[in-house]
Amino acid sequence: MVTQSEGPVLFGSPYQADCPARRILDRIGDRWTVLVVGVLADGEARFSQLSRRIEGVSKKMLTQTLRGLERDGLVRRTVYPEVPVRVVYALTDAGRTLCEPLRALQEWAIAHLGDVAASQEVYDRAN
Amino acid sequence: MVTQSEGPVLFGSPYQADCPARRILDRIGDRWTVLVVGVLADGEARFSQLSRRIEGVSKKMLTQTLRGLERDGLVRRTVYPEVPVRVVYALTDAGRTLCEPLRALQEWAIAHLGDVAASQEVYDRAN
DNA sequence: ACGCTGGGGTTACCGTAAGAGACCAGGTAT
DNA sequence: ATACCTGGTCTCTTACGGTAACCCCAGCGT
Repeated sequence: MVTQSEGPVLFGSPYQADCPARRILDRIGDRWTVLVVGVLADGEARFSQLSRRIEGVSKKMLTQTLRGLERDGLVRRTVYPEVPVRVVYALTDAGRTLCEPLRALQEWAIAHLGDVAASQEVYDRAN
Repeated sequence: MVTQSEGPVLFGSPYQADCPARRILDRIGDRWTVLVVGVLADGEARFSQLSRRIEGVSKKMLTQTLRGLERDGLVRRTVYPEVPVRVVYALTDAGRTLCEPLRALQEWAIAHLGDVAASQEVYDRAN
């Protein structure tokens, strides 16, 4: 193990600052993106439904996150010009491919919740 | 009308604001954490090596990220009190379990780079 | 004895980005 | 007339990320 010279960049190369992969990681690593995609993985949803299901997200951040995902081609935004306007968000095919990795992350988080919390407590007591 | 009020929460429940899973997602979803774990997946590394391999990270953020990971029990910090002090960081067993999900994310990012960039261009032209 | 270098940080400051919350458009039910 | 609905936008404040300067400890050149 331990080949620790400035050696081979392991997977891809998001380690160069200018690498586009870096930007994508920034986007999908974003706090709300994970949750929005998680909800939409379950099926399309309206703005207000997303708002309710993702506790604590502000309208501003939700809008911003959705715009970003739309721009990236991961989410499709459909406006139904009805009585009170209805806007539906859904994952695109590309967006659906993102579900698996994100779900893996979420499952990891849930599985390791206890360990992490325990470790934090120990760490904090030791200051 | 779709009564999808507080319906079934799909996987786990990071959708409640107070859920600890949310905090973990925040941590691992952080920009630098992904990259640090990526580097350490390759084997242990010293502070300065991390600094060099992760282009653009400031000392402050690197320290902060490493402290967080250590607190979470994902990274082990070893100090060798030598002439110029040497500090080595390595993933713990728990940390190693995080590699897989993160690598999946990185691979997704690399695989979809082109599509995303193309979509952004289209989106931006349409304003 | 004095300053310089190098590793691994910490601290002070500052600008941007996130969050809270008021306000808006446009139509309809009261 | 006006209150209400959805899906936002605008404004203000606060928190967080980034920059750069400084710290400690030892050795080394001068």
